[in-house]
Amino acid sequence: MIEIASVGFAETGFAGTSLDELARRLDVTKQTILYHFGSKEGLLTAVITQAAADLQSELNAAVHKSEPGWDRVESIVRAAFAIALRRPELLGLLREVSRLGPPRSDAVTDVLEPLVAQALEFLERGMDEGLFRTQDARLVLASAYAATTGVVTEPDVLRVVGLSLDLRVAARLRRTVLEFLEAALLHHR
Amino acid sequence: MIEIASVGFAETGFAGTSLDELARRLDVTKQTILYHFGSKEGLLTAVITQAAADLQSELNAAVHKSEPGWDRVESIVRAAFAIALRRPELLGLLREVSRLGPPRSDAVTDVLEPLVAQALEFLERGMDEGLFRTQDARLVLASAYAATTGVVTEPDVLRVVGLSLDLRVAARLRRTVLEFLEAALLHHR
DNA sequence: TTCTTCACTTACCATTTGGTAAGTGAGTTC
DNA sequence: GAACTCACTTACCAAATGGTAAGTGAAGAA
Repeated sequence: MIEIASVGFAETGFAGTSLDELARRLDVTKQTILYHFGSKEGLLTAVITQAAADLQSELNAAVHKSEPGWDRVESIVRAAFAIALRRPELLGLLREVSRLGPPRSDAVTDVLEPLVAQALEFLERGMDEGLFRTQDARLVLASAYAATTGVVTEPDVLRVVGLSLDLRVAARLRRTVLEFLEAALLHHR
Repeated sequence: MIEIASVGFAETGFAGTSLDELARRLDVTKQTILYHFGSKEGLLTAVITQAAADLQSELNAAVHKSEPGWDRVESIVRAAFAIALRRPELLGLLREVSRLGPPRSDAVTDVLEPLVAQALEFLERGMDEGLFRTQDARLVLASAYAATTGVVTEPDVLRVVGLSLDLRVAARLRRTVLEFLEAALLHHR
């Protein structure tokens, strides 16, 4: 139920997805949905909470099965691409939630915040140790995040350059993004 | 009129913006809107057409006042950030249109396509001449596009890393993105 | 057996939605 | 000055929307 709603909200947006339509797709009455979630807003909350939890577990897994350092960056980017292929609606929803803004996006930002903090620490330590070029870590992170999620959530972008997201393209794209990141972090020449 | 509608569609999405609300904001009756555009769909078409034209003129200006080569890349990225600051709704709309997909997004992709073709040519020439690292130009372009627009259209991304898009942040962000691009294109070390 | 809870449905309902029909008044053309 | 166009309004309307109220049948507890 939440899953179908997630797909709906991700694809057509919160406002663009009616309870009637959702009910039809679930083959239950609209009132069944309202029984479980109280209101459309309640359904949205449930959907966001679930998405945040899923995102957290996926990303945490990526963090924990990797070693601190560059390996972890690779692991997280790999996880992002894996999600894009396996559960594209999760990233679509992320984008929709981002547009809805706080307080609706709070559950998601709460999940992302510790990861961001960790990433900033990693970047700053790398810079201190002379491994990475010294620059504002927050700006680097924002760019990296945008590059990864953008390429993965906007099929239109890929279509314009004549690609579509399948397994092979994803693998090559992941490599490109990682090389991008590496090049940007390391010292020039 | 189109401008207000653009802002509405960009901020709350096409489905999330009612004609009644728009009419209220414009201080006319809803039927005035329908008189001019025939239907809500007609209004959307007009909005997208206008946005595509604006985008085209902004980007064309960036292309023409720059010299071929790296200077042109800088000029286009600069233009993207200028748009983000001066007319954020244009980029928000771009994202919404991208979600609506074809045929609604056709007007926009038509504008982007020649620019993409030009960019691909530039990248491939650079690779042939040994200036840039050899890689799939389409993948590079997709990543570059995603990094630029993502950082600029998703205020949430910035908020999570503790920033918000103002003039100073934009300038620094632009520098970071450009350094990103440069580093990714040039040979390692 | 009776009582209660649970998951769900049927029957409504007020409001909002995009849209049509029929004007109205200010210019403009002939 | 009559006919017409233009930009816009008033008066509606059917469908869709999110939501409430009042059941109903099945399963478990007393």
